[in-house]
Amino acid sequence: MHRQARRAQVLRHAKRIFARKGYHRTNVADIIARAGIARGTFYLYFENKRELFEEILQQVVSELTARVLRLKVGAGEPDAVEQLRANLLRVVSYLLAERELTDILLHHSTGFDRELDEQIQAFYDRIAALIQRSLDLGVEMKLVRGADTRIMSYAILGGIKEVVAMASRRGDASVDSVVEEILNFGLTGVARPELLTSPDLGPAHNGGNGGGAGSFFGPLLD
Amino acid sequence: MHRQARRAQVLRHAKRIFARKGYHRTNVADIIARAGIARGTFYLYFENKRELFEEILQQVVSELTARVLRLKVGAGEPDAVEQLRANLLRVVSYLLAERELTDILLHHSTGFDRELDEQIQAFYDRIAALIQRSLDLGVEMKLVRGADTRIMSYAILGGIKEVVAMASRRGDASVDSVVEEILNFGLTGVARPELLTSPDLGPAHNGGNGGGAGSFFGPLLD
Amino acid sequence: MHRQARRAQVLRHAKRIFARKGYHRTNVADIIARAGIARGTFYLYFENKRELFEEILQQVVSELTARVLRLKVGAGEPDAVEQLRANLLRVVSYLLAERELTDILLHHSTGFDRELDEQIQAFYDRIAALIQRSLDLGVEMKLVRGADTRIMSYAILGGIKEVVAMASRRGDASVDSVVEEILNFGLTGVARPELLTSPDLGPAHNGGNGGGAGSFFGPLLD
Amino acid sequence: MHRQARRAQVLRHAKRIFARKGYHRTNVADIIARAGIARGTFYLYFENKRELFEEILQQVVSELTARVLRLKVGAGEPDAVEQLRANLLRVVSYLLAERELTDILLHHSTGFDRELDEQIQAFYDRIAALIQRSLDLGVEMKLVRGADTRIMSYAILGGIKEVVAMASRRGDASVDSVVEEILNFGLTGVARPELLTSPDLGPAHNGGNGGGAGSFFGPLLD
DNA sequence: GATGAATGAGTCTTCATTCAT
DNA sequence: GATGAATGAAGACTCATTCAT
Repeated sequence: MHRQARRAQVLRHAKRIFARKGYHRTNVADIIARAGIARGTFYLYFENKRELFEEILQQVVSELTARVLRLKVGAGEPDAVEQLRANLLRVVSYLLAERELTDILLHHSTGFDRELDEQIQAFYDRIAALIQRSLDLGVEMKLVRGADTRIMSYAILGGIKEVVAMASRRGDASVDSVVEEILNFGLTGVARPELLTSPDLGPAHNGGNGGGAGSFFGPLLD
Repeated sequence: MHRQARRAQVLRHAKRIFARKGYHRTNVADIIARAGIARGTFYLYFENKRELFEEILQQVVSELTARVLRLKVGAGEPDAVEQLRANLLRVVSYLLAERELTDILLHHSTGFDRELDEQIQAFYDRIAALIQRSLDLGVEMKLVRGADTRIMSYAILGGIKEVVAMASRRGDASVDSVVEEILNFGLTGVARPELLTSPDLGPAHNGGNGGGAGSFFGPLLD
Repeated sequence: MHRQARRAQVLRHAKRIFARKGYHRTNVADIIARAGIARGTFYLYFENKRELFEEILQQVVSELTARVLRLKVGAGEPDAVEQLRANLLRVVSYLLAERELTDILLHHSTGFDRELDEQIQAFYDRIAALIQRSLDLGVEMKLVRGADTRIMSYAILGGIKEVVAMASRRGDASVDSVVEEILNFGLTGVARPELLTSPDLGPAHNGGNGGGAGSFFGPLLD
Repeated sequence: MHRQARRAQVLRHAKRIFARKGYHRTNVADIIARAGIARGTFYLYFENKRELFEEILQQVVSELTARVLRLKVGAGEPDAVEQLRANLLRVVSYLLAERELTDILLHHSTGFDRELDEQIQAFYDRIAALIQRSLDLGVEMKLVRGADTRIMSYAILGGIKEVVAMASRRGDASVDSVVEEILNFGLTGVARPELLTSPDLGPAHNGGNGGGAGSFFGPLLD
């Protein structure tokens, strides 16, 4: 078997096991048993267990990075929201399709190795930075309200991670609905939009029975 | 030294180490060295390493659970948003104050033990359920737009986790600003509120230059 | 509580546990828990676990030694068999009454400590020597056939041990029947006595149907 | 080295050490040091220390079981005593040749593990049952006196064990003499055969000078 | 290339014993 | 005398990695 084919074979089996049992509970013995190769053979193709894991992780990271495109502004470019939606769609559909990889990335991804941990963190930071850029752009375009876009971007990232993790865990939830909900939520939050700009509702009406829409959201919008 | 004092001492040191190195890279030797006790002493107070870790985790989980109160609706109750803010404030200030515990909960919290993993997941699910209840309540009160509140609740939870993790990592960011940003983001999303209800902007204007506010958010609000 | 009373209390509980679990599986923790004393108190009364065990063992050994009397020959002395029977009766009734001690002596009595093992062996050797003396006496008196009385004595000792062990294990079997069987067996073996001296049966008739009594036992009695 | 060879090598060394020091005082370190292998290698061939010991024990048990044949009755079959003698010869010569194994079986064989203890007891019970069958057969054939053959069989078993143990310990004593003595003793006991059937001696003469043959054995033969 | 036997550092855990209070 | 917290040596077992065949 040729080098790449062999590597692929081992990677394929390893993914499953890592996803199921996590990094530490997975032994080389598990992997070679599944892959049907000898102990020594494993080390012919991978420096060590950690490198194998890293490679799997790298794969997801690359895939995902490739699926997140910078928003383009300008005549002839699609609607910004469309671009966002397309990004999300690509990312979420990959994540939900490659359940095993997703699980590895979302759950078993910390505490092995300082270096590896940092790589994963760096990946997320990169994603957050992309999101932040989009937000900053939106602010410039007066589409996005002024706010701490760094915090916002992590909130968005975290929301995506958690929703995808949940969807992956439960197995239900279509990619489309997940994407739409994330998008809606990210853009508009939970409030009914009508309530957000009513001229007659504001901080002034704050007290009272606590049920007025204005007193609910008003103060948040400075 | 008396039982409770000794336990506390060991717990205190263990927290630090677990937070710094994670569960697997921390060994009993590390803990006893830090705590300045003998090997046997450790096992006098804790069944084993796992049990110690579990206890630390349980502590955070209890603390947090106690800090999240159900929203109360009715005359004489504070504004719902105020209640949300208070919850967030209690949670976030605890998390940012107890940095070590936070790190343990947010990062090193998976892949030890199926049982332990499940406990943590159950905790998050409980929190998500609380959030969802509040959202459902909001929907009923016509304050929250109709949507899949389960997904929403996980998005909110994820947002909080990620922002707190980031804030904890970076060390900057005041509790107040973190809370306000999360609250704003959760309630209103990223969009400028004015854009959300303009009567003359809607799905119809979807195509085109991709820059119009309506074409940006309109389609999301069906 | 006075020294001797305390010792006795601990010894009493320890016996039970040693009998049930053997020396190695019994911990000091078990003993003090049962005896209701503190860890340190244990070491106030016994040098260590081994010494405690040794003391228990010594107790049995002394009791048994006292119950085995030398056969006395001479006018006015009871029948030799009666003396044997009386010895056996005293020994066996003690062993079956003190089931726990018996179990310790018979089962858990080797492999701790070279020294302890040797003490036990020495005890058995002493018993065997006593038996051998009786046999030698019997030979002198022409009551016992000439043979290797050392081997004989160990055979008898072993027989007693095994039968008592079995009786102790099963719980049935009266002391009397055990004693009678041992005695009968020791003195006469298994053969029907008539067969042993019939003049017309002997080695000569050896071949044939393999069932003749002479051909069965004859050759043994040269 | 190939699997079977390595196992055999480890078993060989382990036997010696177990025999010398007993189960508990023998540790894995001893065994691997003797066998000249690394710690991990040990666990490549044996699940754990207990399993290794069990295997050694099993080996003796199997060997011995194979050496004890059921007595066959019928025309053309060898004399029953000859068959007994052959059984004993096979068993005793194995036990005295494999001194180490014998020591393990006879001395260090209790108190590890309830399960292991029970296996050993079961083995002895099996042997006792075999002996009892032979005795019952003898009774039927009117060669063996009526008696409690279960007790008898344990007495015989115990006799063999103790004599072999002694012979193994002392190192003197030929297999042949051991076998003959056991056989003689088992069949005829210690009494001079002439004394057993003299018509003029019986219970009636019980008292007296304690030296008369009849008063010695008579009462035993009811 | 492939194999799988061998390695040994690393960890956890137990438990008899000591000693300050 | 009594206590029980503290000790640490001892021992079992794991598993990633190496290397001779």
